[in-house]
Amino acid sequence: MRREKEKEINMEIDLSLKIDAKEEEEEEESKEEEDYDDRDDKKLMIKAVGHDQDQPTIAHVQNNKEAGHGEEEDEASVVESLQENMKSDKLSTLQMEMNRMKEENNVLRKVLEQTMKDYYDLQIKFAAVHQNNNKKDTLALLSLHDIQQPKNTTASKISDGENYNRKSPSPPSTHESTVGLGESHELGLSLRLQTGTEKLRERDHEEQKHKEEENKEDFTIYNTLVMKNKLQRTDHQLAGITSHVSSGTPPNRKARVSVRARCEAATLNDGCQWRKYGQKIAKGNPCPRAYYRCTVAPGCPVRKQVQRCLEDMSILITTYEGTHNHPLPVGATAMASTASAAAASFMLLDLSNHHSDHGSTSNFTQGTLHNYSTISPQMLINPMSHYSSSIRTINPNDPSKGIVLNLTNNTPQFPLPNPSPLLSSSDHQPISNNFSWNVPSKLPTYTTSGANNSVTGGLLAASTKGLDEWVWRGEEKTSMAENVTAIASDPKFRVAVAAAITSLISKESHITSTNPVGSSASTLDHPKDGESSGNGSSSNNWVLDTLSTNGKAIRQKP
DNA sequence: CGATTTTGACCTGCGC
DNA sequence: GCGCAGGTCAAAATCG
Repeated sequence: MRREKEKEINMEIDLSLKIDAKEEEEEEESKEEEDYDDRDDKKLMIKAVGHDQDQPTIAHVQNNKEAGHGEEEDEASVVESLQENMKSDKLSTLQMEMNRMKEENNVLRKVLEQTMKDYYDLQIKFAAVHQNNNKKDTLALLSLHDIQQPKNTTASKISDGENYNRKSPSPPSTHESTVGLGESHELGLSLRLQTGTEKLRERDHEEQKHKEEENKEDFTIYNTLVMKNKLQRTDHQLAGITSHVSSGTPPNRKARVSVRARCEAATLNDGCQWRKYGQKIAKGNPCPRAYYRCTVAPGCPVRKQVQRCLEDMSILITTYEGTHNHPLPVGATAMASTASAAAASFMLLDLSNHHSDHGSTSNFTQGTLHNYSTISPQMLINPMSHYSSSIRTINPNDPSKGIVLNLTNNTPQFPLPNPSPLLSSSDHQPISNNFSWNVPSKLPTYTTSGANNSVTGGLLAASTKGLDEWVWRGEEKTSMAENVTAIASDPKFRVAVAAAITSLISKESHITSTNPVGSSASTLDHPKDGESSGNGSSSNNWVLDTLSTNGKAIRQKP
């Protein structure tokens, strides 16, 4: 009876260990063989756990017992009782261990199931997005945006209504009333994939204004209209944003990343070396626009434009364009990878919440993977800490072209650390320290157990080796290591990363197959003067902005 | 002296 | 076709 029980227990343990790698099994087997000669019942019992050696073990026990028959019965009984006691002790221990492992196994199983479920969900969504992408050229919008910016609904979002209903009971403030910087501590985030002409943009603005009026009047009606407009526009008005070059869009225009940040210095310290090659007075802004070229490597096609914001001269608008054809400096590399992950994160967040026709999600990712490469850590840390915001509205600010990061939140609550000494840029002027580091209290989608351990922060930490000295300066200071740990332990994060990579690969192949002329944005070696390099994805206008609730326009357009 | 900045001229795309 | 505006070139000037 006892042996049967033991066997039963062993089998259960065996089940719990089935997930172990085969190598492990073999290792233990070899161990067993070594110890097999010990002739110890307890050892034999234990050794048999998880393996198909029950038979020899039992036989051995029987042999031992049979051998003992010739001895004196007293001694045998004493020995037997001792053995019984030890066995029972061992048995209870094993049972406890078994129960523990069972629980652990269940937990792992659940995690695995959840992971698989998430994975398949994402696959389905992504497939749907791809289908829509191929069927029609439509405006593709991804946004993670502060809900307090209804004005940003020009391109409209289906999710807007949801978000408003979810969070804000009060009607959104208008642009004019909140333009002043520093009126809010919260940053919003929106990602927009858009291809359009100036006309379209103007029309967007007009519609935006119209919607703003509606917002004042009736919040509920506003939501409804937003959704209606979105659907209408998506179907009839806006050119598509897919890997295919949409009609009416210059095929060779490069995707851009624009950054708005408070900065007293002439340029932002973004980890790269730049040489000024021109300056112009652009229409509508008396502040001259400076043109810089990356000089880290000869022939690097990356350029950037720097211009002061008309409304607030302390704000520097930096627009990056092109793809570096050289390894980036440490700081810039960290930024690039961080931004890539951020882009992926954005995409996934949106995918996870949008079942609508938001095509071309990986378009964005692809573009940002490279165009972000010149953004400074200072720029990224802040916005990324808000990536996980699940609040989405639309940013009506002129997207014109490029991804736009608005880092102009005014509240200097948590001054940034000085620029990392790792940055190799020659222009080591620190950018403005006016970023607010307060973590949004509202539902970060990937927030882990830690108060401020947003995934985005973790992404940053994980991707910025060498920046370890950077310590989060949130309301509850959290070290990078803690963030990394927290993030790494988040199964959703792993799923997200896996899905992001998958989608990127998928998109890469998609672009290659659908755009015979356009070269992938991931190309490392651009021909000199990338304007003519024919970047296939360049025709898309990507806007990714992290807006403070003051709602300042992200891009200025005369 | 080499690297960088300045600045006017030139080129290109787009709208009318 | 013309004009405008954005963007780039390249010679001169400046800087370290």
